[in-house]
Amino acid sequence: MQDHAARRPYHHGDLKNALVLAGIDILETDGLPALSLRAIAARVGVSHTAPKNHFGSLRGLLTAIATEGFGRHAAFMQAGVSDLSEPQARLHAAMEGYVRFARDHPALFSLMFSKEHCEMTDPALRMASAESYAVLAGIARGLEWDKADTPNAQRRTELLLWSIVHGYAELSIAGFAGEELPIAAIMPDFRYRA
Amino acid sequence: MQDHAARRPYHHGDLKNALVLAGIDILETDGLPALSLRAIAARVGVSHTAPKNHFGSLRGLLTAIATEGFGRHAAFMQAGVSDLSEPQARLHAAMEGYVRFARDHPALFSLMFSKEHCEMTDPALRMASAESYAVLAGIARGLEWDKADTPNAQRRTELLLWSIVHGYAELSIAGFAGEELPIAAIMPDFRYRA
DNA sequence: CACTGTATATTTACACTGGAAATATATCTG
DNA sequence: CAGATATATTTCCAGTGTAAATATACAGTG
Repeated sequence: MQDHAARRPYHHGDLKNALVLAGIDILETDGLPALSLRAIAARVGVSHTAPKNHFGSLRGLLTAIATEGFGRHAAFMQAGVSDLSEPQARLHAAMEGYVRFARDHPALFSLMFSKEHCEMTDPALRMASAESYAVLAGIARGLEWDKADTPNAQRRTELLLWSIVHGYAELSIAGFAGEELPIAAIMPDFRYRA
Repeated sequence: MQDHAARRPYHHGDLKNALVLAGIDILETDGLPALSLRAIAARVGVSHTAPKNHFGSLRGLLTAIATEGFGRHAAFMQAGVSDLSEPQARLHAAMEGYVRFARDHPALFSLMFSKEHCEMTDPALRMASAESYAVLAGIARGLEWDKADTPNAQRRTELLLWSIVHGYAELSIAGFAGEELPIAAIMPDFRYRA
């Protein structure tokens, strides 16, 4: 058994996490195109082939970065919701958090949904994105809309909400949404069951 | 004045268009990562620096490809709508066309909205994307919803529709939408003014 | 026709990329 | 201590986009 905190098992100690954090750093400051294997490794102070042991390839590292992104994304949404009680307000707050995360971290957000860069079938990534989805779905529970009697109504409602907020986020990032309206400004009026 | 059809003014003749078409070809068969300057040029049979004269850089060429993509995208939507008269059916048909284009041409669609690859401020691109938007907006005209009396109600309605359809398309491509439901399955029930 | 200017395309060179393979080093296990 | 294993480096390679100098084809003019 070893020291728990000051544990530095191998050469670097915690290279795996360090690489992910360095990647996010680069993403925030210089954007997706700057996110090269060599740039990430250099920031941590290791050779550009060091990541291979932990992630297999650049694609693996990017997938890990996206996974961390989903974690932060979920937390971002939760944060704005926790002190609200009214259902509609909670819904709008979560969706506003979704959009604001995309606007504040456009490069990371783009990466998170990029089939080009990430392995979308990766179990860890799926798990993380599911958590993000669960925040929205949890709040949407009890929501009522026109097609409440169709099969899988709940799932379809969640999918609609997710489409709205994700589409608005993407369009906003790409520069097609014009002035940055809050999501509540375009949301239809859903009703909750008493 | 020269021959109109067999016109071959310069070395190649119509390199600009040929490059765009070759790019789309590669996009369809091998996806975005394969879309290199050298690959596109090789397919047309010119050196990899030839595109520079017409597009300045790879980014310029990709922007032109995306512009062509928007043209096809608009046509795709129009096609399914033209023989319908009922407003709601027309709306759903246009949106279904939007999503189907994304599913049938995922690489091209991704490129069209990628700030990473395209110059989103490019006038030709803006013009082309505006045409695509206009198809949806045109059909949405007369649509009535909850906030019809708020300022810019029409614009907000369009933005909502665009967000829904675009978000659903993106999620579908990325593999997050599960089974490929038609867009009508998740659409709320808008009403038209008599 | 020849001459000139310009648009078009090629050649060459360069800095950069990710990945493969062989090597070195640190840590763990016995 | 010795052997095995996980970790990281070094070196090399094929590939990328771009810049600069060069070559070629065309258009317009005398």
